[in-house]
Amino acid sequence: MANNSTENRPVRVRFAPSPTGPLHIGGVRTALYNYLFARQNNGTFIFRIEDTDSNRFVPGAEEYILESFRWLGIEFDEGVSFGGNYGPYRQSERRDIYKKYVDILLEAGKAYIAFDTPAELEAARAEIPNFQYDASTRLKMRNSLSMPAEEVKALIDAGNQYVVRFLIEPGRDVLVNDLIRGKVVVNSSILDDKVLFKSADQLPTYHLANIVDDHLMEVSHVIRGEEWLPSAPLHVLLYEAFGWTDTMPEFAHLPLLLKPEGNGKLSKRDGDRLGFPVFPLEWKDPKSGEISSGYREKDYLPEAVINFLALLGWNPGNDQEIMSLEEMVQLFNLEKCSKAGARFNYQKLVWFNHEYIINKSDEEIANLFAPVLESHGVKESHERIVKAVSLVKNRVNFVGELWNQTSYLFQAPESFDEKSLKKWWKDEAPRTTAELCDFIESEPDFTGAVLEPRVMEWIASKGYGIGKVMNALRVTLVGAAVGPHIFEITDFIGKEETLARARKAISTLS
RNA sequence: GGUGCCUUCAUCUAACGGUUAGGAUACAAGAUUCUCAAUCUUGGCAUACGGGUUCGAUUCCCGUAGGCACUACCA
Repeated sequence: MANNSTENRPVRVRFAPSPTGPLHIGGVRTALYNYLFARQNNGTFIFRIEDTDSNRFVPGAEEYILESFRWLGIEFDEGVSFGGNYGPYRQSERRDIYKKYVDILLEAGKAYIAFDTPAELEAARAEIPNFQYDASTRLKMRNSLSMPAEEVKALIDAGNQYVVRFLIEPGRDVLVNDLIRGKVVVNSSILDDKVLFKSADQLPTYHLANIVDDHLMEVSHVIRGEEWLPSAPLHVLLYEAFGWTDTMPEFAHLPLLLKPEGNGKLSKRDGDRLGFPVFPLEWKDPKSGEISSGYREKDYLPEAVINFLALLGWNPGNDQEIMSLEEMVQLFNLEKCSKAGARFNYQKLVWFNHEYIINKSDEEIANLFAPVLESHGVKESHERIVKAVSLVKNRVNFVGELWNQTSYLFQAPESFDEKSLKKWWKDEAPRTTAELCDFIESEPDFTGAVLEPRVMEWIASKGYGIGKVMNALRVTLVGAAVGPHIFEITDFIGKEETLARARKAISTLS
């Protein structure tokens, strides 16, 4: 590590969303990496709410975010709804704290008061080509640097709104030491005098609140999305201005999640356009009523989502892909994070889901499947469901698909697939199936293992084709030429049902 | 436009100066089977381009091109 003073500090990391809507899947990955890093280092994972923009507050968003992490199995140690000794953890409840630090900067001459209205700023931007509020322009604007102190005081006393801006000295190379990208140097001249505080709502902006909170909460590592890299030099300068350089956190800027196709980062709209969710849980916008789909409701397993996400921008350095959260905690390494953005290819997520279904026990899958069966009006014993799951589990990508694969095990087919009929229910099929039924009825032992060789013998003795006979029977039992081994099916539904279905089909289909 | 970051198969990625450039997904073919899947085997597919440095560059440096992000009294 480059910064000696932070080397032996307890690891404290945070995930700090603003409650402006549902939790984006990219945010989930950022949180996941923070979580893995915290656990690996016996650190603390903090949940902070950054609600300094009162205009963008969306009711229900905070609870949605919490619920998402509960579903995903990512646990926090400290923060909003978890408690801790560094609270409050909701920024809107920390007004007084920020005010105090803004005043410190003001008194030290490292920040100043500005009265320019949004409209005036807009005008300036329209007028001057590359307008930026900085050393080159600030003296031409209306602020405490360009105006006499009495006038400033008079304006404030008269109730004029103002903002506090950070005074950036130009011409300095600012170093950001990024754990993933290495040293990034930016000249302070290209930075603008960022607004730190708004008098209107007495709240800070992100930058000030973020630095003050990270410092006060003793955050050791800031692991966040790449979109923050351009403002990282500003943050470094803020730590300097406060004299907190010694305890400044380490930075790691993660690559972004990109659209599966085309250009740009993954956005809310892409999901439902391309047929996959971009949110962990379904979300209904309280204002518009618009519904965005979620992974939970779309039948994805949280473990699969986590596993897939973990590998988007990180890899353990070997060929292992299927990993539990515990294994990821062991293997995670910020230095093995990639720098380039990762396309969000949900095809692979489907594969992960398939793998997780296969790797889970039949019992576990049966428990997940039971409610689906119930919704179709099927009441079965746990043992029967487990057995049904074991027959078809490895052929589905989603638990919900089990219904299509097993419905015929629980109820006789109501219709018959045209293609299957055309291929297998022709010529001699009705007659040979009837003969087969008679033969099966006469057999003393219906158990698949016993019955199968007997049936094979019978088919051979008759000189029939195995494929023709077996598939004709399959169609009568299943309704289509699909499904597991036929004697597994007959075993499951029993002798009586087998014969009833076959004979009914013979009469209705001829 | 300005600034920063980035660039290996279609996609996620491995190879931290020396490999026939590896794995996975997807795709294709074959095997298996009473069917459909699953599974197994096989196959095609990449170092953006141009210069250096070096005995040797995917790897280091420079340039070009392209991509992405930021550029709010949003986070």
